[in-house]
Amino acid sequence: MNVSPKKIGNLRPEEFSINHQKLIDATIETIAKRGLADTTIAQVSKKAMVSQGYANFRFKSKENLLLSSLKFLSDEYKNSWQKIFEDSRLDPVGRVIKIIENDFSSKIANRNKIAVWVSFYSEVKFRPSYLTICQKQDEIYSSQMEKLITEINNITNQNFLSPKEISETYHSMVDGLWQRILFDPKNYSHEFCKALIKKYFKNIYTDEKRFV
Amino acid sequence: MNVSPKKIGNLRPEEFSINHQKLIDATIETIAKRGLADTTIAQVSKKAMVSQGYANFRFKSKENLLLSSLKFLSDEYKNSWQKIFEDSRLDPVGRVIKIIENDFSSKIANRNKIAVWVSFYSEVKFRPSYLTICQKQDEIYSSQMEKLITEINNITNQNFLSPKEISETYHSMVDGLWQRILFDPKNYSHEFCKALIKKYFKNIYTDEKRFV
DNA sequence: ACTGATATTGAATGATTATTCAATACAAAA
DNA sequence: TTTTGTATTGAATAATCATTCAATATCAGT
Repeated sequence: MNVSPKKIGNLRPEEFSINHQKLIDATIETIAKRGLADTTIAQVSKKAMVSQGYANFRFKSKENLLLSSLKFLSDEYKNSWQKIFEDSRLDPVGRVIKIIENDFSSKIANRNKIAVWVSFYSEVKFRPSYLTICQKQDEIYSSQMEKLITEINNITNQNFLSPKEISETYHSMVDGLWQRILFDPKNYSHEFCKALIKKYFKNIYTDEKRFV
Repeated sequence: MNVSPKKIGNLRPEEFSINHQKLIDATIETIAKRGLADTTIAQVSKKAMVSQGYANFRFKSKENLLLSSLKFLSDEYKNSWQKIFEDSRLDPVGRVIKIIENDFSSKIANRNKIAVWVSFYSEVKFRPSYLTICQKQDEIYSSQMEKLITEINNITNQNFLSPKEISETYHSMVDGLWQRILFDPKNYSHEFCKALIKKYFKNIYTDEKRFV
């Protein structure tokens, strides 16, 4: 057998995770390029430059590799909005603006990553796992957002729309716009999406000048 | 060979289309239940109660069967909103209300059909043919909607939000809410979704009492 | 009843792909 | 140097599926 393994040798946890992360990155890229259905271990491991057998050995199964990739994205997303909620220098309106900008930043709302999200949304098979991995964080995000809107409502005396209504509207718009970024990136630029959402807020909080 | 074919015999176009439609219905059900990736000709034809070979013979290929199913949904959707735009008894606001009710009717926004839409959305990037089927109708729907909003803006003197902004916000909310119906049907009932969107319009058109 | 045309079957084929595993390489310890 | 444990390979296996096609059924017209 013509075996020429990687020259990394006896790995410690840290180096070990290089291959781990390389495989996850390759998985995300492959899902984005070919779709969840046409993502094969062969393609992923080729892109990650490890052998096919290794990918399976590391992640135990293809399913587990896919779910690990979802988990990676979910954590990355959580970290990005958590930072904003924890940033004590921001006032409520400043926080909302940062949230909007984060949800349409090129790190978060790029087509590769959206493609992965939507792939998991759409595959019934993964729905239970999706809920396990993401539901908790989704709930925290929503409830933090609602609290934030409550503060702004109190400051501004806007009370026709409840915090829950505004928050639900926001989240559904984000989901809808992410989907549109996928198949019509020309018309749905990050700038367009951010402007649309800010206009929504500007209309609600007419006295607040920062929703440019 | 133990052959026991259907007793329908020498079919005329009308009867012929029974099997055709049975296969399409079975495809939609199967996609909703098992996902696009795990939808096999074997399962679909079993559910439609025809042989595996027949499904392929009728539709030439699996891909074509999938496309036909998408086309069916797309046409059904178009017919439902087209009727509303053509109904001369409705005034602009009445029309918008009907549009909202249609978008969250149990015929249109049921979980089977949403599952199919989302499945195709997620693959649109790799299969331009999916886009071809829906894009044209989406554009017509959007432009009709924009015209409608223009009329209402004129009647009401609401001019802070442009027709395009309102229309885009509406469509992205619908997409987002459909997605949520899939995952969390308990919290995202048709009534909840309709109420949320009507509240959005009520907030814009404060004098209009019909957005209950 | 026979013939031709169309409808329908179901088993066989071939391609794709996840998963397994015995073989090999490497690094550090002894 | 030898040993030992871990990392990694790549070929073999087995399962799943779309697609094909020869065989069979049914019916309309003669």
